[in-house]
Amino acid sequence: MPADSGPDAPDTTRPDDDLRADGENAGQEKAGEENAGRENAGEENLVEAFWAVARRLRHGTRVALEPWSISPSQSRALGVLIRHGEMRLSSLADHLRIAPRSATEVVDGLQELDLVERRPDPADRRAVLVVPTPHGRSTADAIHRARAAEGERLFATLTPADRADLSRVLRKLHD
Amino acid sequence: MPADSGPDAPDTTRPDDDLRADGENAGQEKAGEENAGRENAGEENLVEAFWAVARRLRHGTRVALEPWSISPSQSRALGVLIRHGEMRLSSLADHLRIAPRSATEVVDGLQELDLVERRPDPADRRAVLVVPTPHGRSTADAIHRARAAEGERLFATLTPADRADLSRVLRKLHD
DNA sequence: CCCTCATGTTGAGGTAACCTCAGCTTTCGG
DNA sequence: CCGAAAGCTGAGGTTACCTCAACATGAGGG
Repeated sequence: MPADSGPDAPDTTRPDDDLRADGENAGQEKAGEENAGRENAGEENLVEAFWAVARRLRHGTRVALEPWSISPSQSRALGVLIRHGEMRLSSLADHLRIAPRSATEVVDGLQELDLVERRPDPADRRAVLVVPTPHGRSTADAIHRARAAEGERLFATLTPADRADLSRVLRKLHD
Repeated sequence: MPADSGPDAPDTTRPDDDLRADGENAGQEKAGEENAGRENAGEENLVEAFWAVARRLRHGTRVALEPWSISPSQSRALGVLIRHGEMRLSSLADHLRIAPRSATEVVDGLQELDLVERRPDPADRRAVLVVPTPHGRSTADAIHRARAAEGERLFATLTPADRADLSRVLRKLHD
């Protein structure tokens, strides 16, 4: 199962993506199926155009991240840990929205890959802090770069004016 | 497990979504974590802004689709079947990129929900054609409308000029 | 006509990524 | 001092796939 980590990592579960229906996934079904038999219709078309671009970007990113062989949940966890520097296991579970029991095993896996280590929490000796290792950081960084490069490949096809427009509009939508 | 079907259905696997790392998923981790500790950096930021919008849209859509209780794989299958009208089981498996064995059971589930039916294939009596039922079609249509409405809610915050810009740029990216 | 392959089903067993529950030891804090 | 927290272990569960094998029926080509 190809892996990913760090912020904005794509879903790497299924070939051209994950568990969902058309559109928002990364081209789950065969290419060219989107909007088959459906006419453009104002707002709806804007939504579908957006997801079509999302699929392209996700697919490219997924391919680009295949060399890193950590599981999706491990890479999500690593991404959270990279951003926070260190984190208690219970907090990690909260951030990942999984049960603490599950987080124990995700961290076990990351530890086996030498991507994180468990350290005692000086503030509470019952607790452990999960900390990315240097290897974990460099792995996450490499993955992040690969994804950024992939995005650049797509957006580089735009003129500077178009990029500025897109950036402006995306910021409005995001805020 | 909330469900979805039809084109552009979002991933509905996990709360704020599916199996992957940050960014391209629908806000897996807690809100506000994106770009934590990361400065804006040209192209990279465009990619991240794009995924941030994608997460918002996905989250909203996922919530909107919760009333339909079919599984993600069922809704993906239904989406493919709606677009194609009818399809052999082996073709459906190809489109969904799952094994025929697995497609058998996805269709079993759809059949139990009265969303599709199996018909003999007149061209090959070994084969069966999977066909959406009227209920399946109306369900898929309702799901599609709900998602379109959700997209409209997000994009309606833009001025007409911004929408035109976004639409133009997205079309360039998509082609 | 015969043989090879295709079709979809059933059954069995497997993996991954989660889940809940219970029990345990150690630690914390009121 | 005591109830709760922290994380671990173990057990058992679900979902969404997977492979493999076997089977009956049907198709098609030599």
